[in-house]
Amino acid sequence: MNAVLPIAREDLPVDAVALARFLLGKIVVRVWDEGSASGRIAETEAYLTGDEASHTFRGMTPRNRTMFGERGHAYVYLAYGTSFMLNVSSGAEGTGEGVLIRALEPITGLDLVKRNRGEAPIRDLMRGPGRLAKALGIDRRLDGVDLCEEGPLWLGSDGYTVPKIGVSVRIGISRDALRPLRFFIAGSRFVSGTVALNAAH
DNA sequence: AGTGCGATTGACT
DNA sequence: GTCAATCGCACTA
Repeated sequence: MNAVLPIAREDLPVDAVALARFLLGKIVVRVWDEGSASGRIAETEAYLTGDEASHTFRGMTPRNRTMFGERGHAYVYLAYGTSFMLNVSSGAEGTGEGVLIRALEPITGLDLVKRNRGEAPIRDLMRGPGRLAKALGIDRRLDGVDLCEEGPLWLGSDGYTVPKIGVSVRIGISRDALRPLRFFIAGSRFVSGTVALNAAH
């Protein structure tokens, strides 16, 4: 496997849709004292300004403030009182855009991942936003972390490029539910939900 | 201060 | 396929 190198902030697309596509195939790295774990991003969703489904629709609040900050930072929140969600902030500073990471293909550190997730098929360890956060031990303490620095949580690339990107509507939202803002590695077994919708490039 | 509701998951019929 | 768990947050008053 090629070396995994951090991604410079200047290389991150500013636009949330462009970033959602760019992040497919990139790698999320989690670092603890005991070791590290990583996974390749298989599925993302874009949340935009003027988007009723976005937490930022009604403006900046204590919870969503990192979405309004500099791009490339982690926005982590608790959904349904049970599952943490990992997002990458995007957009120019002052705009509340971001990309939800919905699924990863496990790559390294599976022993540490299984400690967090318990026994589960490899395919299911990080398939779903709540599952991947649990697998990597991501909670609100990581909200605001700079993903462009090699800290406890960062984004890397090993040069892999996604051959074909699939597109569909977003999962689990009720408002602004029709726009094609979900992106995934076409054909990947590590994508959540129904995979076959709207294959496109 | 009270209320309603999720960017989900896992267990169960 | 259905459904409860669970709690922080945003909204109303």
